Amino acid sequence: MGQQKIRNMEEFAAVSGISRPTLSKYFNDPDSVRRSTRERIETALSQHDYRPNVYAVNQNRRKTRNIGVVVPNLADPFFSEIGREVELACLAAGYSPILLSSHGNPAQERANLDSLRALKPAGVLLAPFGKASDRGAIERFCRDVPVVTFDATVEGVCEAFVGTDNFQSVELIVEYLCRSGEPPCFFEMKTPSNPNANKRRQAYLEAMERHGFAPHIHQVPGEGWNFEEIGATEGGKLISAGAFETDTVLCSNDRLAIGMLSAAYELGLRVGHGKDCTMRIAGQDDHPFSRYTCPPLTTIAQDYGAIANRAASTLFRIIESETRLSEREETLFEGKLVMRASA
Amino acid sequence: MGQQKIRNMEEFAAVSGISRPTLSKYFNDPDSVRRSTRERIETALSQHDYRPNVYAVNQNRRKTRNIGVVVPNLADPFFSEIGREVELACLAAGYSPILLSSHGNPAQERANLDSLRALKPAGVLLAPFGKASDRGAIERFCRDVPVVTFDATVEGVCEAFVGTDNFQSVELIVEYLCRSGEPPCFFEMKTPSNPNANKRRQAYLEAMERHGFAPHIHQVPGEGWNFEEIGATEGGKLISAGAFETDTVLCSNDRLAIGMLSAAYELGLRVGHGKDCTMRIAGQDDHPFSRYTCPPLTTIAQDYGAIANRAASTLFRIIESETRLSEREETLFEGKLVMRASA
DNA sequence: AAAATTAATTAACGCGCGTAAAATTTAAGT
DNA sequence: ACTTAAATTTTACGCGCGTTAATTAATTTT
Repeated sequence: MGQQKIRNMEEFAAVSGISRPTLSKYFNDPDSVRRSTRERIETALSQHDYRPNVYAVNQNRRKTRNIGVVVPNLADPFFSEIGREVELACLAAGYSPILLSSHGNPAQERANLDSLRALKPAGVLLAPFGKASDRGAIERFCRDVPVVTFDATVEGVCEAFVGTDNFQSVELIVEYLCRSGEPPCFFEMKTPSNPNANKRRQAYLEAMERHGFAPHIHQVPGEGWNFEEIGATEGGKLISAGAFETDTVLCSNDRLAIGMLSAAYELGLRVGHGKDCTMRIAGQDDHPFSRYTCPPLTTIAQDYGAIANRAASTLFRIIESETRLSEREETLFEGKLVMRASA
Repeated sequence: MGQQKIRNMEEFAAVSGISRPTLSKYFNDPDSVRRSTRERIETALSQHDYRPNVYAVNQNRRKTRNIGVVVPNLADPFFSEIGREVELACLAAGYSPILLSSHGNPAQERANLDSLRALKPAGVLLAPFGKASDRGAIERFCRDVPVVTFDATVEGVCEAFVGTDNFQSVELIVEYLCRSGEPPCFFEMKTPSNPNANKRRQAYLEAMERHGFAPHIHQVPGEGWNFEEIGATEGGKLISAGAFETDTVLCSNDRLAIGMLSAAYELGLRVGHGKDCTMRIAGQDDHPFSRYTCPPLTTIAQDYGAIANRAASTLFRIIESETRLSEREETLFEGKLVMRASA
């Protein structure tokens, strides 16, 4: 097979005995040609390994088969996991995902959208920074390209949003914590990088009020995405100082909780639900490593797979219908309580 | 600014008063035109925000400015971290990185190389699966595209390899463990996914011999990349069974160690270097979360930044020299001992 | 200021493919 | 076999840019 290299579709038309326009149709959609033709093409294909030039193809097609996937920080296992699911969903649907991380830097998010624009993607799946995002830039981008946001939303922008219902999930874990011991204090960063932080704080306040407990929010300084470090350092300080009003701490996310767990360990505290334990620590997200902390972290699990697949399929629907959605869709999946030993 | 949309270089030539070939030169290399022309172009550019069509550009250029970055598994923080560094190095040098994860699946690695080939990249930075990789496919790919491998090597293939000196680093931690307590047993998977596992086992054997101790290797069943799970389940079994000949275990990588730490915790064992501790556990890689395990994990740190930057700069050198290397370069960075509480 | 050098312009072709219109072939239906 | 509809082939143009060769303009040199 492959006696001489096929350089373009013209040459492949010659060796396969199929006209070039028909080949072009085939490569755009194999089902658009007659079965017998398709088979002839495919046998020829197996003997000559020709593939259309991507750049020439995309230059002329109005829309490419590329889908941009933008996440705020791939170094965060939450995003690498959900990014992975999204990528696979795109591949399964016959699109080419282009994964871009903003490396924890909102300016990079804008740069990513800029370079994506140049690639004329059929659509974009965007997990934005949220408040830290450049709203104007995203709005402008959404005018040109169908965008579905996931994990975090930029209020009122883009075709659709898919994420977790923070109010439901926070209520869930707050209720569990209240029923199983003392009501939780809330631990977070003063200027949170995590886009869902503000909603979670709000949800905590509402949940505590609903259950008739006084809320206690502890905001610690710290910039960036090194959440474990902040959880360990600042959380450790609060623990040592006896700053928490109850023995239970609900962290704004699992990574902060992981840091705080390590601080508690350093301080020789026994963390957990048992009677011999000094305090309880809970998180949110069900981070891939939360199962292996010591003690294993009680948390709220986001349904990574559901979020990724719904976001992707929503985008595919918009792309394939060739019309924008009449109104913005919002899908919130429920968080699930994961009871482990830490709380 | 931007009264009417510029649709192509022709139109931009019209509004800027610069001829199209000169513009083409400018976009290929801004320094190739006279300073005064460059300034005229750039002011026009700031008023009309035109950008050359990526696809049309790449169709005609012999080589693109794209650099493929292929890692075995982005869900592993080791690779997401080193992938991040590599990406940034590419951007800093004016290339466009295209990050592809093989999702723990060697077949996907081949698929990634295939789709990369279609993108005609200037070069590729590849962290291969090693033994599990399709050697033939990689060899063929390397004939067409300059490739620098990092983290793991495929013996004798590709232009250059950049990684960590496993023999140096394993020797280092073995020596430390021997000096600071009992000599270590070695814990790994029977069919390791991690590409460096075989070298590390070999290095362990040699190091133990050098220090006059009997080596003890424990290989556990388990497939895939869920290392923590395997470390916890299988490591826990070995601990409970008292299978380890000494009180010290050196794990083939940090993720296994993290799993084993959690198993030890479940079993109520005190892990660490202190006198009141039952056993010691050490890892390898200095995984981003190893600092926050309980107790914090003693390990060997790979120099992520150095590896990423060296791999990238080596590739840039090859690309820019337009000639293949006369002989295969191999750069090994030393691992650094990170003494924490676990061993 | 004239000569030599360097840079920009004009004109034109090619890249590999999408796509449209008209002509032709093939398959399906009666 | 004859009509119809569907699929394929022919022919031809266009996409946006790289690139080359010949020409003209701008800059530097002496």
